[in-house]
Amino acid sequence: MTNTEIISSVKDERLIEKRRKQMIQGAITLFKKKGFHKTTTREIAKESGFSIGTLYEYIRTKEDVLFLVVDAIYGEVQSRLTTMVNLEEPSLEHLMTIIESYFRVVDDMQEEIIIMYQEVKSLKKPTQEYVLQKERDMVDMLKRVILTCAPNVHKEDADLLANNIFVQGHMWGFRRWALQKQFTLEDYIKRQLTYIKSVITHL
Amino acid sequence: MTNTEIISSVKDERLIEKRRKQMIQGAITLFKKKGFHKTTTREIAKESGFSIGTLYEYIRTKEDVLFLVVDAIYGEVQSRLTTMVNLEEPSLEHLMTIIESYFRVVDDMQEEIIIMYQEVKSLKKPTQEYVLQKERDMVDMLKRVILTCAPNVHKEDADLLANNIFVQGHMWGFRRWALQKQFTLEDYIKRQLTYIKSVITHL
Amino acid sequence: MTNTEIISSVKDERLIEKRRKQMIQGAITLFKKKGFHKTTTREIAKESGFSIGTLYEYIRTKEDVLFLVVDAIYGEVQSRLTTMVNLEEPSLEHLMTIIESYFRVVDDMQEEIIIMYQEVKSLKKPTQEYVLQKERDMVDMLKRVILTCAPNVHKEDADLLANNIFVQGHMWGFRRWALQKQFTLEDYIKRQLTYIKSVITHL
Amino acid sequence: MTNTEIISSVKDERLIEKRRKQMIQGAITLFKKKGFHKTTTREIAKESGFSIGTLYEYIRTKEDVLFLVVDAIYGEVQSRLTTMVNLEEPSLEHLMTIIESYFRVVDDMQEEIIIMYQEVKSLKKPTQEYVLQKERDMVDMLKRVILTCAPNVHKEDADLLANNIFVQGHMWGFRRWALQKQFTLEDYIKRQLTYIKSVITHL
DNA sequence: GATGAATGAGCATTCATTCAT
DNA sequence: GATGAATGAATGCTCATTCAT
Repeated sequence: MTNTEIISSVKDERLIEKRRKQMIQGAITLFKKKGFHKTTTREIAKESGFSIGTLYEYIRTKEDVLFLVVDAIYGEVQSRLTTMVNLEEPSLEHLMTIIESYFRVVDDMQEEIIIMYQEVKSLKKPTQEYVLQKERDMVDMLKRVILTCAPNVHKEDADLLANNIFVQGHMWGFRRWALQKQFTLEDYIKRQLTYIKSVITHL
Repeated sequence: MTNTEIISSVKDERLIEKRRKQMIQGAITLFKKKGFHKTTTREIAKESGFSIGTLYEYIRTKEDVLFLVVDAIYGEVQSRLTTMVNLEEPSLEHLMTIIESYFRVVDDMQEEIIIMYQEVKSLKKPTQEYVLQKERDMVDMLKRVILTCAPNVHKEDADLLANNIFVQGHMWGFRRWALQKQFTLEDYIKRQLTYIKSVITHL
Repeated sequence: MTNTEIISSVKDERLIEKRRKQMIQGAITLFKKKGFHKTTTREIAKESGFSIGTLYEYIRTKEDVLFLVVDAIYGEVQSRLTTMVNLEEPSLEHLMTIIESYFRVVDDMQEEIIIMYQEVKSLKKPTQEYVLQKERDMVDMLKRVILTCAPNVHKEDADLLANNIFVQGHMWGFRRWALQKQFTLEDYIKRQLTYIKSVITHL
Repeated sequence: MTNTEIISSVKDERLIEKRRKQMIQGAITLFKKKGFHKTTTREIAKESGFSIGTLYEYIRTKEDVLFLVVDAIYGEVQSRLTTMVNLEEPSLEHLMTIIESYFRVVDDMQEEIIIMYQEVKSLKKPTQEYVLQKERDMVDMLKRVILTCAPNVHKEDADLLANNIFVQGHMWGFRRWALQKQFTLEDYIKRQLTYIKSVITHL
């Protein structure tokens, strides 16, 4: 399953990409405000700048839009994450830098990530599977970085810590009403990094 | 806002409570399977064991059901959490015991908690506020326990750690497809407790 | 497959029957004018005297309406046909009387029969099968009457003649623009009976 | 109304004819399978081997396609019928031969004829009129052959018999699920001819 | 002449909510 | 208090037709 498995009746690949970008943009805007279910296809079309008929030239069902959105969001997170993970010299400091970058990325994409938490289960099983695989990939990436930078950490711990870090990133977003009143992003990052470093050091 | 603010046209308080219990039970069953939006009021009525007309004698709108459910779930978590937090002798060990109990509670209520993550934003603002307050209370409770059992911890750290623990509990549920394949609940708890203890000890 | 296999969400059997009668009546009126495809469900609801929502309390899909209509029409033809076929004294004359009655029945239901010719293939295969079976039953009935009243006729001829008669009845309706300008019903019947008698006599 | 009254924005007559042939061919294929209403213009274009835009260069509305198809079908039947009706020596035998040929033609065009039965009423009134006229012409042709070959037959009987024969031909197609299981074409023709001859002889 | 992307009116169907019994 | 039939606004989706390239 990939982006291109969503069937479009339009042939011009370039145009498909362009229109879908508009669509994803428009849909994200709306999903942030009202969620997937309360957003109508007409609203998506309008927000995307074209008619309902045109919308359906590029997708088959409303769920396709959700998939496109979810795919785009994780694609973005993943690509940003990937670029920062080319380890020059593995070291605890380097690990900390990467985690920090990760926290900054998810801060930047807070609302998109909240969409993921709320809407993924609205996708059909196979599509959900595809999305979860993407998550797994990201956590795996973190895990590998941990193992490389802190070779003393056991595999299982690396795994669980990667999950913890992954979720602590999201948490900054989905608990922002609690956290962002008390902490600045800098502060949040500093403290979480301290805890993580402490854990890893004393394992 | 409280449970009793949902207006019912029925007078008999005892009956209201009975019917609502049925309703909440039925709704939770359905929400677990299909989510709030894909569950119809008819289905809720049927699952609850009465007619659609009767359902509407005890609520005003479909959203009321969601509120009742959400309220019941957090009420349950909170009450279970509260009973275990009567500190006899504050100590790090005692803290660990409490956190462990918390993890067991949320393990027990995994699916209910997933409902919370997915559906809370479907509530209207004031209702959301009410729910978030309940969350705040719970995190506060954890925070106070931390401060009592580990007096050396700074307030801010206690706060953030309480949030971390709170979410790590939920995470066991909402990332179960990733975690529960690799870890048993025992294992999960043991490791997370180790990390937490390590952090607190070295702060 | 029978009338009762169309699922209704209403429980009161008496009411179902009443509403469906209204519905069939309304639908037939519209199908005569515009055919099945050009008739909207809203029009059917309106013509039947209730709202679109109510319509859907008594059927599942638009095709159900068509089935109900088709079933009702053939049910009517068949029942009228059946009542006239209790052979007292088998004789050629008696056969002629029965055929005459048949011609009068289909004259009376011309437009309904035209609906059958045009819309049956819009039904799904199993439903079509059910309808064709009803046709087979009717032709069989005619065949048996022929064999009883004209024992010298071979089975195969009885079969084909029954089909001929069956279709000649319909033809009076679906070719009315050609036939009914030139012949009165009396005349039409008289001539066709003459031909049939002639054929049977000389077989 | 004739074929050429369907307005095309293309000038080249040769091209128009070529494209329309493709179109009719494609449309018939589809109408056989799904009927007129369930066939989309896009499908017709595709099946015809050109784009939807091109389709609309050669017709004005979807109904035009139906007209073209209906016109082509009756044109074909009529032309085939006409070629076989140049009476050398009028005789009852000759009449039988012609009727036999007619039965063979309609056997060959069964499915096309079924389209006629089902879709003609979807045409607008004037177009229907045009089609019915073609039918009238064909029946008239049969009538004239009858009168020529069997001069003793009264006009009215010739008329009705022509109608009977005309419909008995179609019936072989539209009741094929009943007839073609029991009779071969040869058998069907033989028996029907026997009946007809019998009727004509004893009138 | 050919193409196919764009359009939006139109349709079947659903479902929260009401209210007479 | 309980029931369930009735309602109709709302929604996802289709498809004939147009028109710029």
